Amino acid sequence: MEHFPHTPPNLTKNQSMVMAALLKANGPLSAYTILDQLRSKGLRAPLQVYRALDKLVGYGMAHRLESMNAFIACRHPDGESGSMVAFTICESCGEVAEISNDRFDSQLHKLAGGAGFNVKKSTVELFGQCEACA
Amino acid sequence: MEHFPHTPPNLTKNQSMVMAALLKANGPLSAYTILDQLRSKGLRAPLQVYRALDKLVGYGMAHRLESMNAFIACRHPDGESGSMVAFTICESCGEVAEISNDRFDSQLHKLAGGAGFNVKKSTVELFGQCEACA
DNA sequence: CTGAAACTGTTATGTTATAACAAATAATAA
DNA sequence: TTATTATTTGTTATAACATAACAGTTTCAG
Ligand SMILES: [Zn+2]
Ligand SMILES: [Zn+2]
Ligand SMILES: [Zn+2]
Ligand SMILES: [Zn+2]
Repeated sequence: MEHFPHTPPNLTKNQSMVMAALLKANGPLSAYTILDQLRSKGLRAPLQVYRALDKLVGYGMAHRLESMNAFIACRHPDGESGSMVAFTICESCGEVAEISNDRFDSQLHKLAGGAGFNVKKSTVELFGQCEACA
Repeated sequence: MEHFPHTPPNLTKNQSMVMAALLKANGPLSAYTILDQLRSKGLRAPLQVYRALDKLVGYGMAHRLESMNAFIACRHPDGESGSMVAFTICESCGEVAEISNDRFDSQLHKLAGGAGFNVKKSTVELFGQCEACA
């Protein structure tokens, strides 16, 4: 399961459908919302969506927002350069944006390292007001 | 709903029982695990636990771990000084630790601010290896 | 072709969280 | 005190999110 900037994988039928739904949405979708949108295209069961989502997340083409139980297409042009990504979630308009920043990545490692912890993966979700809503 | 270092609230019966369960656990518990532990003490329904947890989290006495759908007692001596807290979650032994750091707090604000976002609340959960397991 | 690996479809079930309503309790103020 | 208000509680039912288990199909390297 490589990262797609290096080897954009050939998606299977279900994976393509789910990815298309995420890209069209332009915002986070729950697995069940995706399922409802794809019933007309033949999907019938949650597992069909969850399995596709697992792969897409593994490829780095989509992200899971833990605090929302939802998924969003990766908007970073070539996937993430580092491994750490943060999301901003506007509490007014619901807009979700993705931030990837090498300096922040190292700050995060340093923070954890100071506590003797070796970070492999992170979930950073920030709530507040986006520029338009502030 | 003030923060408890300033005004330690008098907890209600259910809130006290749930808080006691969290403190005893010394690690994250799901709402349903708490419920099972407190059935012998008279609790019967998930809502009784969720309602207590909502209050405890509001008071700053407990935290919700979004990535685990679980709750943990706040171990910070007097609650958090700043508003931002990070958790480290060891993928080997399951240990969860709480980090509160003013510098990181400001770095997080700066990161978001650079994208025109005004952060009010954050979820930071870091996965990897704790010192003992590394 | 053939076998291994990945993907798919399906049913059933497990887990997490909230809606809606009624009753009891506690805090406040006249 | 007593009426008023707000909070907490109890209960049933249901919604929302996620995975187990099994069988069948497709893909593709050797
Ligand atoms: Zn991304
Ligand atoms: Zn907004
Ligand atoms: Zn804390
Ligand atoms: Zn460990």
